[in-house]
Amino acid sequence: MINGPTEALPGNRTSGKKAVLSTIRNSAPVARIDIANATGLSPATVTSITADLILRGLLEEIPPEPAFSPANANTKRGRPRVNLQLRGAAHLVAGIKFSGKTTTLVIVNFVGTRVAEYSVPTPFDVQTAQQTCDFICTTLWQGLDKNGYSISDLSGVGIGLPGIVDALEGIIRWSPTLSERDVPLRDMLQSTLGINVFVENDANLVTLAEQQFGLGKTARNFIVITIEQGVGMGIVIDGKLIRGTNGSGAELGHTKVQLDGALCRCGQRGCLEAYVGDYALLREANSIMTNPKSEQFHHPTSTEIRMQKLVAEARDGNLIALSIFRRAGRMFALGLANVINIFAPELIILSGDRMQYDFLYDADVIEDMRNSIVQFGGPPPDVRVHKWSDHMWAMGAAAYAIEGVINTELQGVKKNVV
Amino acid sequence: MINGPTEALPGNRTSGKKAVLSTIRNSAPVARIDIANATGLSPATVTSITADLILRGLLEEIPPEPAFSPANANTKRGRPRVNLQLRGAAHLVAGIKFSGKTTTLVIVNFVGTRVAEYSVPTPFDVQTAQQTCDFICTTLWQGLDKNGYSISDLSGVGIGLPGIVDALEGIIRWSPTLSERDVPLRDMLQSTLGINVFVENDANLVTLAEQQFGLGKTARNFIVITIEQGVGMGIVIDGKLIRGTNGSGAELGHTKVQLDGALCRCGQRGCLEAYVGDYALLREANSIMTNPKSEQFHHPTSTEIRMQKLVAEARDGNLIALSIFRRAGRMFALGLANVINIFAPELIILSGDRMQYDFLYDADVIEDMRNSIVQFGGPPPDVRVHKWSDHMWAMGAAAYAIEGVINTELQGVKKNVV
DNA sequence: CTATTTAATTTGATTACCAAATTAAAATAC
DNA sequence: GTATTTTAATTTGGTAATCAAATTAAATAG
Repeated sequence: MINGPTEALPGNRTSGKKAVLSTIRNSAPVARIDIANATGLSPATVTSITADLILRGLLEEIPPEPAFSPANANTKRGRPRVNLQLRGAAHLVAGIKFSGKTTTLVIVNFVGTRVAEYSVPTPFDVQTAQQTCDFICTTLWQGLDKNGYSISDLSGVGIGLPGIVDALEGIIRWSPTLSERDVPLRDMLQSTLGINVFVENDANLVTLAEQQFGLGKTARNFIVITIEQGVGMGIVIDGKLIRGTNGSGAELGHTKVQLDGALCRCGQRGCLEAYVGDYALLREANSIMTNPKSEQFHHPTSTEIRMQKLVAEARDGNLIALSIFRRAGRMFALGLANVINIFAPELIILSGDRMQYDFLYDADVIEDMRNSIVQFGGPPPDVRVHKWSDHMWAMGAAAYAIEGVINTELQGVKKNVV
Repeated sequence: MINGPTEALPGNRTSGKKAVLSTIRNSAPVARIDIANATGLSPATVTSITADLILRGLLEEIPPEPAFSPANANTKRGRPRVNLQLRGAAHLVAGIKFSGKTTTLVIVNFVGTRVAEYSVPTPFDVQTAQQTCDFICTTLWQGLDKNGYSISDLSGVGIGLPGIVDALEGIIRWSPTLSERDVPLRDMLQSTLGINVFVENDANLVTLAEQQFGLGKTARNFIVITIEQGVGMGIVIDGKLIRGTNGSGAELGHTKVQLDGALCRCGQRGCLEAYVGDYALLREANSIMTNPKSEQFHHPTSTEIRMQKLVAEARDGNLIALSIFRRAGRMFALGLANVINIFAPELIILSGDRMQYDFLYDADVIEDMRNSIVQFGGPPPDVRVHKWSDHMWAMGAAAYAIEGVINTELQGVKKNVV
């Protein structure tokens, strides 16, 4: 069993295959000649590499369209190009999004088409490593069973969870859902499940999902902002996901937007999260709104319900509620602008599914952000909002698993024993 | 003439040589066996690659120490390793730091040893592209002449200047010293000088200098902060210098540390530079210090002299001056913490030579920074202060030129014409 | 002096890759 | 309808990069 996606050493002579597969993954369906142009390989080499990959069942040709079909209406003369794509049936992988609230599972084929999904509430907010491992395994087995699959059908499992994850080592350094630190979750799961496991930070997986399936398909430099409980971020530079020294980093939620500012859950002051997180908004609402309705923002009503009420207040024109959201939006714009000033990405993807965060994706906020970035270096980044559900986080985990399976597959090309 | 350092395409079969040279550059002197371990290449391959590079004059073996010398006192049994290093005499390159105030030139050999230097005041703050080109060429010719060299001795010139530089295309998108935009400075210089030219943003070159010659030699993830007129930054992730979409980015000086904060030269509000730049400090001093001495902070005294006086006031215990510096320090710590929260580098290098910025490198400031970064992800980054002069910026430019010359050299291995 | 240990090299493949020539499959010209 | 042109893909023949295994080199330990 080979460990996770790794770097390409100059020694391993698979860079050509990797480049070809990567091109096909990014822009399938694609013809050999385009692969040659995109990778810089010669057509001859592309022919030989693709022939090998087809033989091994990873790729397939797309049968040519019948004449006069819309697809080749604007046809040119010359031998028609034959498009290639990944062979969906080549591998089946699972992607799991684990959080303290819900655990979501998807099963996808090799091209990333979802063939099954399954979702269960997570029993506890915080668990031990062993409990977490057991729960993930049980969920996977149940999900497979309900959809008529078994673990032996899978070539890999990708798992995303919040916190600081050392993806290369497969160790969860810290997670809000774990009562322990430095948990070797990958190896624990791998030995229980008996197949390849890949773990990553959940925000990084959303980023991977955007890169593989979403708005990031065409961009080489982009960042993804996720808003759930906290504010997460994933960074892609030159087509590669950036990780900090310990797999940590990208803690946008705890960048400071105000000196000696609002108190954050992390104990520090002025964190972005302390201005845009729902607890921060409710805190403000509690402390200031003095009309009879204010009690509804207090415990023990659930955070979600109270947030919905606050949003409703703002929609009804309550000036205080509006002011609360407005400040949060301005702070968000400031935090975002800082990232842009540091990276100059071509694209920002604001990703999330909870409607109560719409105020952060408001045109005013985007405008604020645009007015806070350095102007000289070319056009400002494109800002796109992409709303989606937990399933897409799990899809990112699946994409990560596919990447891992491909690497395993390519590294597995050992020459025959003499 | 081949254009600047470029990416390694999978197609060009020089990755092994590049890896070997890179290892030697990072950790010379180094034995073949260590190169093999570091690169993942087999010892056989390292032997053959190094033999070729030695033949071509790029490398040389270090003659073994005589017995009982301190160097091999703790010797082990077995065949002794033979250390390798770059051959200094292989190439001579120039590095130039150009700014609106001073232009500094160094000439270094292939291992980065400085063999000559030359420095002249830049005649105008802002110039046209042609004037800039002419001035740089003249400076280079003069500098070479004074030290007994001629342009034909050089294999390349690296040039660093402030602003937004598209290093790949060799175009200065914008610079405070240029009256025009999108200046193709590399090609202009190249056709005038007749040798390979490489241009880059000056902060990126300091970063390169740290990586090649300085504190960054051992780190794979680090950032370099430079304080001159503005606040600059260079980012190295996984051993590679990060550039934004247009070669821009890393504008730490214009990240926002305060919503609707102090007015910055760039026209926006709350930029870090508007709190730590000398004009910002003097502005505060002017507006608030009402004692008779205050006039000395006004024009037309030069910025530098006025800054020195303000620093002296603080040293004498003037509470207002102290307060001005203290706030600047806190803001600096905040901006720095934000970068760390996003990148999680293992090392921060604070680089600069002007003593009046000592207050930013104060222990209090570092402490503030440490208290503003996310705690879970492992140890906080090491913070090192590295003071040096303009020469070292120029050394960075030279290091960049060496890199470019190496790439040219390796790409130039064309097979014989049939 | 012999055995051991480590570094480096040599030998003999194998593989990845490319340039150039060739074949394939279409549209267009006549 | 046949020849020509055009573009894609493949085949051919060869080169350069790389490796595994065996060998040689140069030291120390006993």
